[in-house]
Amino acid sequence: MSVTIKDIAKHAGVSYSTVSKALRDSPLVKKPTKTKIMKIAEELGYQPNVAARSLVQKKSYTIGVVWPSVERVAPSILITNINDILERHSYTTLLSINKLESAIATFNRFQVDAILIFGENEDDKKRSKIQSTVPILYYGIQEGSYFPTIDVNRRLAIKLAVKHLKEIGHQEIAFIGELQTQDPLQREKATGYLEAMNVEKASDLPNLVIPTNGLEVYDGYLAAKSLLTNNKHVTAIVSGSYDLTRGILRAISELSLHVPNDLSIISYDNIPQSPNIEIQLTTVGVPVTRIAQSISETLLSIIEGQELPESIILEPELFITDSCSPIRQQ
Amino acid sequence: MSVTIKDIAKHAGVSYSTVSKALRDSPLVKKPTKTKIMKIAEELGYQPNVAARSLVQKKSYTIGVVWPSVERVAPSILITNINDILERHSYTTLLSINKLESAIATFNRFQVDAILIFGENEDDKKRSKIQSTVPILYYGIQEGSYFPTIDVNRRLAIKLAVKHLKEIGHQEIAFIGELQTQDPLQREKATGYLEAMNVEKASDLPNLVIPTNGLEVYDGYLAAKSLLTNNKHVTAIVSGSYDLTRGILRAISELSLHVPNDLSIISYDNIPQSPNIEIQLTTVGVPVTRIAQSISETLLSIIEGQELPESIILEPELFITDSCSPIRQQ
DNA sequence: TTGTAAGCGTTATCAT
DNA sequence: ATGATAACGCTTACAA
Repeated sequence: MSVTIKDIAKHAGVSYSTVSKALRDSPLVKKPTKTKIMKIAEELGYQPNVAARSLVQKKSYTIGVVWPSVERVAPSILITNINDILERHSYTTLLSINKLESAIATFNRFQVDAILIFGENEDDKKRSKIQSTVPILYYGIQEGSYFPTIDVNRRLAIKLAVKHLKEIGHQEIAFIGELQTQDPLQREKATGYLEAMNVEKASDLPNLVIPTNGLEVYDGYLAAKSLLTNNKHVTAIVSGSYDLTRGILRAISELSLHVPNDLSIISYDNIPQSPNIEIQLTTVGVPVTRIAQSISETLLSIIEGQELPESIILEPELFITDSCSPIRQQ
Repeated sequence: MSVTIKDIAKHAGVSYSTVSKALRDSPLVKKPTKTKIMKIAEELGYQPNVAARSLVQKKSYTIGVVWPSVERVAPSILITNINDILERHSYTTLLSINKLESAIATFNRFQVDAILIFGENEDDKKRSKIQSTVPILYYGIQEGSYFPTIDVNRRLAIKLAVKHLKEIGHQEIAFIGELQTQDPLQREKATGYLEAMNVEKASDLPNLVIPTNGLEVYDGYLAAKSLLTNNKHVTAIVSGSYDLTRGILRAISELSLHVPNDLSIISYDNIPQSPNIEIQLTTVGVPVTRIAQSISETLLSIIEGQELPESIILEPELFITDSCSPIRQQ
């Protein structure tokens, strides 16, 4: 049986409402009694009952996160960041790995203060029928969503990368990424590349667009091997993800090529780079900290009843470092 | 503002206590009224308030899962399985990605019915000071835990693999896995290998124990490449994880070797194999479904107040298939 | 400055 | 078969 404020009240010889005030650090209670009560609460290992509080306050200081994929690294780091920020604002995050509908129903029963959905597939955002008393924020592809959405402009990110490479003289710029996929996030990147290269479809640049079968290190390795052995004119590679890039770098070093002298590389990336990579990478994307900040702020303002913006698109930045150099005019 | 049973009562022209009974499908209320009430609840989009119920019932039908690592594939699949089983028993799982102490505190405030900890590091289980009214079950290394623990016998798993290979005539049996690691789960596997090979330490078999820098596909690939180019006598490989095995298979095929004719392979594995792998693998381990079943059952019986066993160790099985063949006597 | 009491949405125990 | 009511643990006017 757990400790309640009544238990504390008995021990302290005060009424339980005084205890309640003391614990919430109300100015209506004297310092000495306050500290005495605090101490007793501590000793008894008191934990406030969320159910009781949220019943009367109609507020649970909890944010529900719909997390249908517990496996990807990038969103993992993102949710960790968000969690940290919200914690500082004394909110707790709770994740559900159930399907969208059922997760939302659960969170409604729990009366969480807001729901954050990590978008997985196109269908998610289209479910207009979903009922929720609790306000919802959606993180994923913006287009056509029925929920207020925060999105990262992946298309522009890759475009920036290609443009930068063109500006410093590159022409044979390859793209390595997932192409034949249902994942709209990946498709956006490919589209960005094609637009920046001024072509319609991937088949217009058969020697420069190398589709992968996944986003793992090994997929990048295979793609780069195939690219570099079949096409000797490539001077730059744009990579669709950090893991792919790691594989690409392995392939490059196996072929005794050098970055950036023989090849320039720009990697799409949100997450902070692990330092054990061989070279300081030029990256393009929205830093995870900025995404986390933006999502957290929006969540908080939604909770405070602010009229929520229909959609927020975060614009990417290019972080130019060693892995990228101007092409020597021949 | 969300719909309550009082709202439903008004619409139905009955008292709210009748509504409560009807919704819980009590035999104390007539069919017609019951269906009428159900229908209205449906129409109004009623969701029961967990806070209110758990306050009076002292039961939330919720299990809190401490999930410090939101990134690994194997535990992801496990928690998904557990979630499914518990759902069938009308329990909801909620994950917290906070640190152990703070996650447990949160779940206590939420009055969840039980807490499941996914063990990450050695320290976790040693924290005897942790206060929790809610019963806790720990999944991870059993040894020295202060919580009731469910563990998988990884050491025996690898031993079984080595023994089987020996029985069918192999002698030069290599092990590829993570060695210099803090992760006790990985260390157990290496220990199992060393014990089965009757040696003290890894350095006693320098040509057969190949440590990796991680558990990714590429790590397996690199290790196998190095193993097979430096040691021509190897006839069998035991792999510490499924992803490593995928890399090992790549390396083998690049060297134009054939499984199982040139090399037998046994892979440690819990998760069901993805069908797109080239060969049906001989695996050893406890199937994830059995782990999930065992954890769920234990959780449920803990909740029902059963005296909980101090620790449960799940024993591995060997699944022999194509990737493993007897050695030809020379 | 402290105590009293009402009420949050639900279940459960009594009456009716 | 249905309704009235107390209780769960807490916050918050309001009274003292």
